[in-house]
Amino acid sequence: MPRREEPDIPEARLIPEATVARLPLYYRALLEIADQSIGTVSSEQLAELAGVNAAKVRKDLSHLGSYGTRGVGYDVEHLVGEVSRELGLTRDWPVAILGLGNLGRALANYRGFGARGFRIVALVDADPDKVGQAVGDLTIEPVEALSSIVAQRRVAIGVIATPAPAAQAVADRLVAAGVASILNFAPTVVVVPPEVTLRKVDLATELQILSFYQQHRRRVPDRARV
Amino acid sequence: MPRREEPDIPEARLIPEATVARLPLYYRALLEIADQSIGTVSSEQLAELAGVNAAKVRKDLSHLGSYGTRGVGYDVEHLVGEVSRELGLTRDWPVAILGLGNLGRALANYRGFGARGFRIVALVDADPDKVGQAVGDLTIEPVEALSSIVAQRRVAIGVIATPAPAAQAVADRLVAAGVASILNFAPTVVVVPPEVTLRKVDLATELQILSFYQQHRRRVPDRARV
DNA sequence: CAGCGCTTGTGACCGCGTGCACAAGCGCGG
DNA sequence: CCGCGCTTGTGCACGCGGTCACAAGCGCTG
Repeated sequence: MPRREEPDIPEARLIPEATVARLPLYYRALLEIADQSIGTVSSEQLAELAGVNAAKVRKDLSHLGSYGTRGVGYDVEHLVGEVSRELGLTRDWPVAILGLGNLGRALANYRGFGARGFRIVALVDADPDKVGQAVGDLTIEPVEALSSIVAQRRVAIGVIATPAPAAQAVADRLVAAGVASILNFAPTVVVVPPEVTLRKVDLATELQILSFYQQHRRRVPDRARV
Repeated sequence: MPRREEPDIPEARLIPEATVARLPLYYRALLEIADQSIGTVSSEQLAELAGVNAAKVRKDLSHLGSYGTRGVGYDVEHLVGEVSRELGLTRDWPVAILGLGNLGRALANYRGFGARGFRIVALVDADPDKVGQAVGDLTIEPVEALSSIVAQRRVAIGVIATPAPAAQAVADRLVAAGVASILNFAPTVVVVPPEVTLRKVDLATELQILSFYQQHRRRVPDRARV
């Protein structure tokens, strides 16, 4: 096990991981508010829309800087700008989808996917029968071409939608090609070097967690349902 | 993160939320080990396969009871039994999928979905044009029939795969029908009463988090977001 | 221009989760 | 039957994140 690297460059503003995970919620809430031509928003209102509490909103936003006005609230337009800048949504992120089974195809066709900043630029599969097929505007390409695809199209994010047994090999190829951000849908543990950011979305895991709580649900007799 | 219910009745064995979230990982690892006819497994080996550290494995498993043997390890077969019992995987959980766009159809066809214990028993959509269509072995039914479907087929888990604007209404219908476990794929905040367990899987959010770290070029601990 | 109401920003506290390190305990070999 | 090596189970300390509550500060009004 490699020893953890020391943070030699102390970051001026480092934003807590928990806060980063909530920024997208605020972003979405802010877009809705902006659509309604509302000038300012309070932490209370934003909390309501994002499904968190107001103190958290204030503390989270304070990490980005002091963009609020006491007694008034936050300027919606300005805050949208700050949050989207912080999240990197002012740039364009080329995305590659790896594995085009049911899930991969659904992702490729998912409109909300490429909504803001994310653009699918490549579809890759190891199956020779799938290579050459068209999915939406793109054509499925062979996994052997991954390296040059990543380099030429500046792929920043790889989305793994392969069967579990293929996931680690695909991740290794992505890392070797220089992709530093990976979203894994395959139901298996994928190991990447520490400089690569890996997030996972796991259906089976989510269902099993639900199953746990469902089973352990306390049997409160006839509690009124809301 | 779902808020914990007030402990008015002190639960004998209450398992930390973080542990519950890791049990599926152990379960999957244990199944792989069991396939290789290995009798016992150490916390170290299990940790390797589950992508966590050994101390955590031991502490997590200790919450289920003392099923290990010092100097030896854990009996694989026995542990599989205990974990699957704890996760409620010895039962059958009827699942309904709400909304059959790209994602809903992919979920309906996803093999790994119904792998263990989870059985899709209903597909529901609000669009009259989709009602009656066949997807796999099932036929899409109207959302108006949801209540009776849930009652008759004992639906325990609802999977929301509708567009964002429809999600809250569908969730309300599910709750009203008595479904206490909901998995939300729609990119929006859904509010449910506290006795209902809600988990969410959000593509856009995940991508935006990746985008943040990509832009800030800083290594982030490979933490499981489960 | 002073006072008042409203909302932000943050200091302080607290509880959960994590990791370390070690004692407890099991089995095996001599 | 005793000692040794291996692995579990856990006490402890620490840090992150969440919540509360309040001081600071802005704008409006009289």
